[in-house]
Amino acid sequence: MLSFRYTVPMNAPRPARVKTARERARAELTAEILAAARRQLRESGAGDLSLRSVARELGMASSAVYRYFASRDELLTALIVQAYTEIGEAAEHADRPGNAPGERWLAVWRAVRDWSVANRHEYALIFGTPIPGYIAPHITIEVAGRMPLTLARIAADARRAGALAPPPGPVCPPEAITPEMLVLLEGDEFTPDETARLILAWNRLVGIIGYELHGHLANVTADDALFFDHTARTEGAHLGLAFD
Amino acid sequence: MLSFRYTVPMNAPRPARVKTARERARAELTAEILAAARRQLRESGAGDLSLRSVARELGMASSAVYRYFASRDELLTALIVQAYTEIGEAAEHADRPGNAPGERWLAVWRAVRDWSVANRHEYALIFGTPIPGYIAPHITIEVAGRMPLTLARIAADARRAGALAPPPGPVCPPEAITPEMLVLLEGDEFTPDETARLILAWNRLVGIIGYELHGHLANVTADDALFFDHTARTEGAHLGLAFD
DNA sequence: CCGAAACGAGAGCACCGCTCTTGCATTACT
DNA sequence: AGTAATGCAAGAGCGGTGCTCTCGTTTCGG
Repeated sequence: MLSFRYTVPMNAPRPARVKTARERARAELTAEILAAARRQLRESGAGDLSLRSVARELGMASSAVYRYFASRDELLTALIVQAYTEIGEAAEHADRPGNAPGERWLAVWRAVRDWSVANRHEYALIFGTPIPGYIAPHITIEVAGRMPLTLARIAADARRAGALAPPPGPVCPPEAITPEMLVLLEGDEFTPDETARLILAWNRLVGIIGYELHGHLANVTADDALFFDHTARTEGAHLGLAFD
Repeated sequence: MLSFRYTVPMNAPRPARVKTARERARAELTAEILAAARRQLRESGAGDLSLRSVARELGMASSAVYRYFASRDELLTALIVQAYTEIGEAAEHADRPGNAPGERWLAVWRAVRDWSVANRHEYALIFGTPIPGYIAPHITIEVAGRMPLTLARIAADARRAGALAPPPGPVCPPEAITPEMLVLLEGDEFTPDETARLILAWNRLVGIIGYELHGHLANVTADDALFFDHTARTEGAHLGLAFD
């Protein structure tokens, strides 16, 4: 399942000539299919995305699309990778390492929210209900880390500057956290409790946006942007960052 | 849309006789259809649930099902109401008003998690990605409140007992919260900031369970139950409850 | 230059939600 | 009690889906 069976193998022997005409055409068509799928995802959501309709939009037979994506799931996987990449880049580009940790934190949170409200179906694709029977390929788990790692870097910088002062509260038992999670950033080791606070912050960022996008805050919050900023500050303060 | 068009109107004039044979048969078959749909939801998720397959399971023509549920959306709505009711009852039944607030809080959180892991597809149905094109009918918004209201009651009781002491942190601006949210429980008025903390706790409960169920904690937490308990305590402490 | 590989199109299979018609059983009304 | 209205189950059918297979064509590499 999810075999990418028609795609070029990673370790195929490369010919002397860089690209044959066929390879160029293939790469172009693959990109066009992905673009059409993204277009349909944007306006109708993942549920309404069909291989046949993107084939129609591109004026080709539906069976021809299977030369480029072995299944609908594979097409969705490509869109998932795209979404993870974009939200990761949004976070990274919003971060200004020179600024104060609190400012950086708020800027990154806002950037992630902005991307999410502008790409709600893409957000749902990566943070909503998993597609039934769908198992995330290995490719996704790497790119999925870019956004939370941006948050971790801010905390690490604050920590190195002696500006990370988590307020008192229940202490997370170390055995609750995976060992490899404790070496999240090379050279900046967090305590298990700090790591737990980071995980919770990441979970909060995704969760509060989901609540907003999925309508759970409909009659609850009067000003979503204001409440989001408050949430960002609350979570940042819980991690030990200073604001204002 | 979602008109329940074949169902008996609420305010129809009731005949002298309580139930005709036809009405009994109708009620029974409706329940059977719902049960079959729930069965299929349990094992395959909402995406794979089809009216035709429940019809097959019940040995009837697919068109006959439409006499009882006007559409697939309507069948899903019934399942959503069922799920909201069950998670609300799980929370309510786990609450022991005589116990200390911290104990009550933890018990309710655990009950909600237990129900969710035992009914992951039902959880996804109410807290996951909304069905495309689907708008929650009015019926759902009332029953959806039972679970969060259980949390609010614990906070209200603690507050009345003078045992609600929220730790310092960013204060939520009052205009971020809807006015009707501030009179959440009659007679127990929370401050806007307390209300915000309650909203965040509710969001956390749903969000952390979603992370666990959807695999986002896969290589992150080593002991999900332990981390969940820590999360419950953290969120309870942030609300101002005392633990241990 | 020629065989192998890649490709596009079409037909086809099994499924889906939903509608409409038809014939029968039950109910309600006179 | 007879009749008209209603409820109901079944079947055919429409347009859609993912996916497979075949077949003729094009392109590439040895």
